[in-house]
Amino acid sequence: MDGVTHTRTTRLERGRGALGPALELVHTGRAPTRAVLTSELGVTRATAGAVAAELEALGLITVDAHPTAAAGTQGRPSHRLFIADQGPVVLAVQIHADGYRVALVGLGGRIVATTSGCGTIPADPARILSEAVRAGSGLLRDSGRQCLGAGLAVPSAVAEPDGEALNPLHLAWPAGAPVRALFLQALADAKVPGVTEHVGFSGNDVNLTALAEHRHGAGRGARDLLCVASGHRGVGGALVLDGRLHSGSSGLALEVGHLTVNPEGAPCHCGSRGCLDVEADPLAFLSAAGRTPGPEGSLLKQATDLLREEYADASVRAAGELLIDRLGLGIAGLVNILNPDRIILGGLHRALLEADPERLRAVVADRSLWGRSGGVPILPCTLDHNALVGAAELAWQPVLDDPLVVLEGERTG
Amino acid sequence: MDGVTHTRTTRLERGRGALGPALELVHTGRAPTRAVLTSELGVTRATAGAVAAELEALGLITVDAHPTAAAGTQGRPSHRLFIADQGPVVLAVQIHADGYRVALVGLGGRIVATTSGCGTIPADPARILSEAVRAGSGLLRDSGRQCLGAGLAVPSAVAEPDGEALNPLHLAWPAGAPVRALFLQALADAKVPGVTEHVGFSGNDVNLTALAEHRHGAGRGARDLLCVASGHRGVGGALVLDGRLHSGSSGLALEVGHLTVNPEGAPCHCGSRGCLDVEADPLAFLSAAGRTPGPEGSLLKQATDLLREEYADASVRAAGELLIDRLGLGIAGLVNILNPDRIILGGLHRALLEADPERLRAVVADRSLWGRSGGVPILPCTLDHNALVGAAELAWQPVLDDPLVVLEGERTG
DNA sequence: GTGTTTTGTTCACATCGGATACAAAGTCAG
DNA sequence: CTGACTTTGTATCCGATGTGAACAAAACAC
Repeated sequence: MDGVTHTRTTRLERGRGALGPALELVHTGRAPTRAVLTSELGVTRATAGAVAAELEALGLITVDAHPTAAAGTQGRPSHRLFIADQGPVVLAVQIHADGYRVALVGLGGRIVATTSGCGTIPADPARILSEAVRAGSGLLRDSGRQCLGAGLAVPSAVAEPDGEALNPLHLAWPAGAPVRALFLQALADAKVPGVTEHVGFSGNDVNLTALAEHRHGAGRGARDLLCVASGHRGVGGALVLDGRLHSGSSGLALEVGHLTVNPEGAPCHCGSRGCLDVEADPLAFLSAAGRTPGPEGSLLKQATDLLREEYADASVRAAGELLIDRLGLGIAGLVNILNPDRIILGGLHRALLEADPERLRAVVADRSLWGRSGGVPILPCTLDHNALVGAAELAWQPVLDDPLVVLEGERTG
Repeated sequence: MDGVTHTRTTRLERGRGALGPALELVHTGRAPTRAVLTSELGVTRATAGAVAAELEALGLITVDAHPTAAAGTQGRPSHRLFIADQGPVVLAVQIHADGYRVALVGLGGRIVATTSGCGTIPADPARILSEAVRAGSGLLRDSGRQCLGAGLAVPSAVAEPDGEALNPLHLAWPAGAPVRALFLQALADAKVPGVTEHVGFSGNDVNLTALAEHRHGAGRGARDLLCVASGHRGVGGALVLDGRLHSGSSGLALEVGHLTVNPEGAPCHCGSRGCLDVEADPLAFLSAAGRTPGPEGSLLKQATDLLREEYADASVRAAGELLIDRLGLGIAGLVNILNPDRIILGGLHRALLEADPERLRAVVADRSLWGRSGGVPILPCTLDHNALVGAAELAWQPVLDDPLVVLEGERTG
């Protein structure tokens, strides 16, 4: 009741095995109380209590002192479990077409602090990464929080196991830039407190969007989640299976941009024609609507603004419907291959879904085999800065897998 | 040394947690000795010894009395672990275009006994299933083995969670036939000893081929395994991820037959044109080679015979290359989406691969993004009766997950 | 108030696997 | 052939972890 006394370390270690799963439940908002924790973990109340006490002792969660009685329920009210107010954070970095954004992200995907900058030297990945990491390091110093890791999101396929950005199309980076190594180097140079050499992770931004939405957004509760999004140029996809990102044997899974959705379509750099990449991205939409891309605002912003503000216009509507049909064809192909529980859409595709939800769902259902798997729910992304939160998820993963190893390592190191 | 005395049941239960993983290692041939078991499980020699003793006491494995010294190694020779000679089996049933085949399958994918029959009434799934199960029941009686479950393979997509055959194209069955329920009913009617109501599983034959090859064939050791095969009509796909079949949220994943591989191709019943289903199956090959399907022998047999015996013929060779190119395009599309470790091909596609391995690999590499994931190994299936062995794998799975629960249940039930 | 229901804690206990020491069975060097 | 070395297998102790039962606490129902 009055806090663990810490006289015996043996006592502290109680429930170590269930610690990770328990933290993950709190992290994803599926364990509001110890009672729920008990049933979700499938353990006894004694164990759940010990686990919660342990997580509290580690400074990761807090248990409210005065339980609030839920209306209409009998029995003793549950104490609620919260993510600790001043708990540790991870550093998340996102590189995009216009620069970078960094954030400190706590458990539960909570953005504690964030800042951004424009990429003055977009052709030099090392420089922008080091600039971003320095900004993050500053945030960290100001916040006074403990840092347990770092994650990076880039708008490119990232090849495993070395973490090279294979197609940083709209960054003017050299193809094959070793972003993971550069990120680790930047972390080491900035001497970010708490970030040791083995806690830097990186991934494709759509992958990380999917991960974030799965844990904290529209994908919560789905077992197999497919995410499709278009940000600037091209189309990206991602798949979460059983709570884990599926990035394939060399990190190159879900490169969905080259599904054929229009056999008579425009030629694509891949050698084929009518690929999703060139038929369903912001530029394709602007062209279809008869607009010329302007100099200000990203292609995504111009396209989504047009969709949201001028959908009554016949040419805009026709362009929207054309893109919905093509996107639907691509998604139906993916549904036939992957048969996911749920699909979430980001970027331009989210705007297309919101402009005419029924049309997209109808196209997907129509082109899916036997209609059954075509009934899959299609939802828009819900989180702000989801790629950033996803990058943080990568960094949190070791803690969720085994909180003690990471935190004890911090303590002793 | 001289067998467990069973005086204390507590002794018997030693190492229960590691029992399933250990059995799986022996089952898949990855644990020839206790020493290997120790390292593969990541436990101490003491635990591995206890686990092996427990598996032996359960009658699942045997340990040889006199260890054979491996040449050129120092130290005490290891006793080898074998799958028990007279251990339990599962009943596997496969329905195909020409009838059925049943087998008793032991651990390690070993076919202990098998028989087959032709489907006299192909339009009536209940009747052929009951005939097959009766044949299996006879095999079981003759063998005197204990039976721990049953599995069924059908040449159709099987929808979860109810197990309906959605497209039994070449069986003349009604679409949507509840094959799982019918199979369970047939098992109950035949009163197959040891097969209780909850141990009947069913799945698509290509899925089960992939599972069998992953465990015991060309897919061994792969983490993410893609299988593509064409038997009679159409093309099927399957995916094994982390040792588990990925069949999607409603069992309809990997319906790869409707990937577009020839935009100007023949119309498909799905409404599109140039689908893999109609461009790369045995009928497509025979047509491309200018042959008319004859009345005797399945389409698959006619096609593979032609490929193997007359590949020197210019028209056959041209047809083969045409199909390889289309198949390669389809596989490249899948590689871009799934990025598997390894690909295995069955049926006609296996024959195509064997006719000209380099051409297929070159096409896949050429059409895969960045070449990297195009370097994925492509291999032919290696097992006999692989769908049957895969059906058995489904039935073995509960035993591999927890041998004690299944075997204790048998004992007490 | 007195029961009932649900939540949380304490404590004894069983289970599981690790660590260590020891025993066994071979190779290798002389 | 003998002894040193290497590797495998076993016995035993012990710590880590979670269960079960009993008890206590905090609400509602009457």
